[in-house]
Amino acid sequence: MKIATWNINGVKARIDTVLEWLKETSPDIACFQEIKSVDENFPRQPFEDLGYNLETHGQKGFNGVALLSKLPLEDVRRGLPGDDQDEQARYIEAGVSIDQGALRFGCLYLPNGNPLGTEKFPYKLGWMDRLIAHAEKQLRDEAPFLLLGDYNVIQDPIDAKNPQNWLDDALFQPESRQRFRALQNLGLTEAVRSCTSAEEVFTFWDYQAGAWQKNNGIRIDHILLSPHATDLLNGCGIDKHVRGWEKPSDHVPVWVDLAA
DNA sequence: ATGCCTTGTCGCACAAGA
Repeated sequence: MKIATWNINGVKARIDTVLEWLKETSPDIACFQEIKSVDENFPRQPFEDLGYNLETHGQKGFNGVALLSKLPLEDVRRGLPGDDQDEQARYIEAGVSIDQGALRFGCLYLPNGNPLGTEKFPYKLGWMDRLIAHAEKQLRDEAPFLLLGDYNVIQDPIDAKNPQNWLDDALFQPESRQRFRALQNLGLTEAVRSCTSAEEVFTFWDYQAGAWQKNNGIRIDHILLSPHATDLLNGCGIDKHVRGWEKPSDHVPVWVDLAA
């Protein structure tokens, strides 16, 4: 079973690219971020025509997340628990039934947090604290659970082509990195780094200044697996070639293959 | 030092992204 995550940067602008990728890779489950659409305007039909069940959690203009699954989506939950005042659509979670029982997964678009010195950075850190609390709760189920998405965190210098360029950026602050580490220290496995120790493994290249051509990328899209999900892990990958297509997102898909 | 592009909204430029 293949489960993927991709920040598509706008479903309306990316529809052809996304459909081409779905036809090429045919994931069983796909988590999309930055759909930038309200639920009622999401172009459902082309995805359903490919055999996907679809659940969205959108908002006007920005953010927004979506889940696609060939199996029926069960117990859908919208929004990250822990702050009733949070209006931003950045989290959706659901489950599917597999032979081993239930498999649950959360699709997240973690706040960017820039620029430092504004309310955006503490919002990011607070959101991460809520994510840690929610993951801790989910892990008590002792079942396969995955957290996939755009974490907007550069964990280590190896995860950036030019780490010194990110020292004043919210993505590479000690407070952001510490919380991403704390999340993993709950017992979650970070899929890609467990599959490879290679350098220059990136998931995002800025549209500006020829970042793609120079391979000036960063790795900020991650898949975390609970112990029971890690036991099923067969492999993982990054669909880097998609960044070279026409009308690309600035992010590329990341995926895991599970023995389920 | 800043913008470099791209998106969506809504305007006939702007905010936001990372």
